[in-house]
Amino acid sequence: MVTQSLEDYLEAIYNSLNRRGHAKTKEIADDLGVKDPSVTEMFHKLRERGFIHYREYEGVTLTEKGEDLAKDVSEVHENTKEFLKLLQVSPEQADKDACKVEHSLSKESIVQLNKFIDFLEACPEDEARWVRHFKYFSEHGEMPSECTGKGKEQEKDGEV
Amino acid sequence: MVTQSLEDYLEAIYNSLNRRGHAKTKEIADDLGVKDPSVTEMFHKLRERGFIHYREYEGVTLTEKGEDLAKDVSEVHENTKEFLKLLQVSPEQADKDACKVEHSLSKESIVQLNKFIDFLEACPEDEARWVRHFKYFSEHGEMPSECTGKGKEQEKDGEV
DNA sequence: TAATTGATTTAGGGATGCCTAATAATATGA
DNA sequence: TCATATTATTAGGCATCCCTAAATCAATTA
Repeated sequence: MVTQSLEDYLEAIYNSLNRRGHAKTKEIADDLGVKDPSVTEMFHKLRERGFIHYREYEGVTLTEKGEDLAKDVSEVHENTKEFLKLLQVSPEQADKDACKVEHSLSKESIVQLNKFIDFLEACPEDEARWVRHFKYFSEHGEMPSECTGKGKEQEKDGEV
Repeated sequence: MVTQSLEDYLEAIYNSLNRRGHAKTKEIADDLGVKDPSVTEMFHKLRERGFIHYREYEGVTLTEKGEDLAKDVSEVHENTKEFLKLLQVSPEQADKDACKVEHSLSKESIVQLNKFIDFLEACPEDEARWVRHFKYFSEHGEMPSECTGKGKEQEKDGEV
């Protein structure tokens, strides 16, 4: 069984390899907010299960199997974060929440989430104006007049 | 610390009380897919921490504190489910995923999620047509012609 | 090269949350 | 009411994942 913790470690290793070119015990410990021995322990577990290459005192790299899983988790993380930012959640909090949510979604939800992100990118500007309207709604507690139709029409679009 | 498991039990108790008028060990065990002794054990823990009233062999009810928390969790569950259904995730899967996601969101994200649900309800029909468009995009892999503008205009709205 | 420093690992434990098997309480029906 | 079936609890264990303290390895520099 692939636990949430296991995924967290793989993702941290993946990110460390990309950012720093290596993944050492202490680095991963700091990144995940755990103590060094917890990382060593997990390195053994990950090696046993074929997710990483690990030789004591030399840091780790991902196997193909490990990298595949890490990429999947990382992609869900990024999409979830995008999604939360769309909901006007602050980038910092969106990132934190994405860390947890990324382990909770089924394949089906992940696929739909991906589609949604694609949809937004494919969306022409005028189609996606609801995003801007939601931002207004989120900040003011009511729909922008532009949207309800019953407001003064001259308010236009400029900085709604 | 309020663990995910603790929240799951509280929510299950809350739902059982609403649906059946009571919450017995076996019922909760079946609802959560765990064995009876796990429930008894958690009942003790929940009682210790002041979330439930529990007398051996007589089932449980929620304290005010327990009910407050259960309601919060339940609300996040419902909103998350709505949200996933909007993404065209099947109702069954949306419900399952909501069970896990409900424990992962920060206060900030929960607030924004609530706003988003409210926003959709406040949205006039023509404003919310992006929902329909996303459904089309999700099923066909491309934007509806109605939306890109460059399609045949006569295709209208009927069953896009 | 020897001593020091920092990183890593090993050893030993604790909390959580699950399990099975055995025991005890309660409810049901003959 | 008494035997039986159902439900609940207790006892004892296991896996996961975290911790501190102590030991070991590696790198640096005096």
